[in-house]
Amino acid sequence: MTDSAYPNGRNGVPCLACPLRLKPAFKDKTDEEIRFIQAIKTEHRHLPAGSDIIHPGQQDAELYTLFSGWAFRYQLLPDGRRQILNFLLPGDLVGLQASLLSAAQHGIEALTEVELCVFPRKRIWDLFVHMPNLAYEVAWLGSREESLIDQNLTSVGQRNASERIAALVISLYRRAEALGLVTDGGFRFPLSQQQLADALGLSLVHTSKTWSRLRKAGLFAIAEGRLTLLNPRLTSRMALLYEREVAPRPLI
Amino acid sequence: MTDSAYPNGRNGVPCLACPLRLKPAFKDKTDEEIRFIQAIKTEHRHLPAGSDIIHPGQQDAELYTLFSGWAFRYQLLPDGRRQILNFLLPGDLVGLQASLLSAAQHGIEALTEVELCVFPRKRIWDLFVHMPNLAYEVAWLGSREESLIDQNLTSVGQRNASERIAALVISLYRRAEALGLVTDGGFRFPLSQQQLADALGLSLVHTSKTWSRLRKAGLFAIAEGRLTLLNPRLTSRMALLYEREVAPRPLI
DNA sequence: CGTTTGTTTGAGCCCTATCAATCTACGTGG
DNA sequence: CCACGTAGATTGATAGGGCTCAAACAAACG
Repeated sequence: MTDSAYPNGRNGVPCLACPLRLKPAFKDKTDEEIRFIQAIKTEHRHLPAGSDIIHPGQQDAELYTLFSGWAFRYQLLPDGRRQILNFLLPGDLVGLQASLLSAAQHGIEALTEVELCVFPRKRIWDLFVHMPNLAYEVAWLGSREESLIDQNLTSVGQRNASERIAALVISLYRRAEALGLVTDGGFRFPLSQQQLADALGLSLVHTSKTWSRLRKAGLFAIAEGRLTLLNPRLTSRMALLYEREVAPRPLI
Repeated sequence: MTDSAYPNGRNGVPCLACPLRLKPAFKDKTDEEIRFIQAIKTEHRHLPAGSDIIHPGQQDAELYTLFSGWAFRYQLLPDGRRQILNFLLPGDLVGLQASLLSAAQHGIEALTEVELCVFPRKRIWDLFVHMPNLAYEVAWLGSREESLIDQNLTSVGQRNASERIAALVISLYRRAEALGLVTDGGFRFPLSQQQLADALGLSLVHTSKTWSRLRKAGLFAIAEGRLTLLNPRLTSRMALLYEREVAPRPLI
């Protein structure tokens, strides 16, 4: 909980120098806000791929910011079926719902190696008391996550297999793009087909077949763990997307 | 925006005497909090069933509290398919996501005749500045809604038709129960089968067949627009629910 | 009463699930 | 260096849950 500025170390990058905030997707912060964030940040945590960040039913989970890497939220049924609810990319809040509701209705797992900025649950309250603008952004981020889940629910409920895959690819592409993670029309794509299937609400086999059909149709390509969007127009059309402008995104 | 206490009239019930707050599901408020809410409430609005409360793409929507009646949030695909994202019951916030994100990614429609308490969008900010406890509850309610959508997404992605219906019935039953709307094991159930189908991600025909099969199996009964849960145990088992305690619910 | 809106039921087909086997990549140990 | 084991991806065959088409039925309404 030290406030000192340090190049790195236990607490990683100082918030004042946080590279995430420089990305186009992120809203400017005042020095006061950044210092407050720095003050309540207790740790900069590294976890390997596959780690449980929050396990289902966990009480009083901490709040995190995803500094680097990918994660996903999921829910399990008693018989083992799993639904992946949404994917978390750098800059996303991790565990807000679990923090506010005090008992997590879901789990969160690291999809790749991740770095997390750790904020104790109790401090969220301080933030609401002392930093209303930051509190407002927390609420904003919560609503934005809900909006993403809305879209996934619409996908799973109304779109067929091809349309679901196209919609997911477009959605992830746009998010990666907003974070400056897209180079040469492609970005790191660390999902296994089982994870894809669980996110799409499809079986593994059908996911594999549809996935490869869309690749052969030239919509996108996979190589070396990267996805390259070869035909954005066609992919977007197949996804049956409404082209609605998304609000500009402030982020902690 | 008057602060006066009145028995009813243009602004309906004064917040100090709001009957909703007396229900077991609602958290106590201080007089100061209630007066603040009263002060920013601009209208008590009545709308008939089927009204658009927020239309898809709407800018700068107002924020509402659902005082009475049911509503639902939905998303449309360009070809007309509709996904109902969640149902809104008395006491729920209406349009938080639309207010925070400034452009609604969804629509909200009155399912029955409704009464809404109207709060102007700009005042939400005042609430964050002056009433951190209320702001925290707004965020809490946002997370609670997200949790409901998570469960719907899991349902639509992983459960078959019977399981989905059972899960929806149980979920609505519990929410109605927490609001004291259940009498004689039943509650008002104003959904058409088309709305059910759009919420479940099933076709109208298949919804009708499965719905009547579960009724004939004795899980629940429909009469005079009311649903009576005849066999909660069996319904709950069919829904493949995890029995996890839900957090106590504060509400504005 | 005719009309409209919503519900029910039957028939046939297709999309997706399931089962099963093969293939590939990759890491480990002999 | 190569045999082997494991995890993930791919492909074929078959079955079933859910969709679509279509028509009958019921209830609400002017």
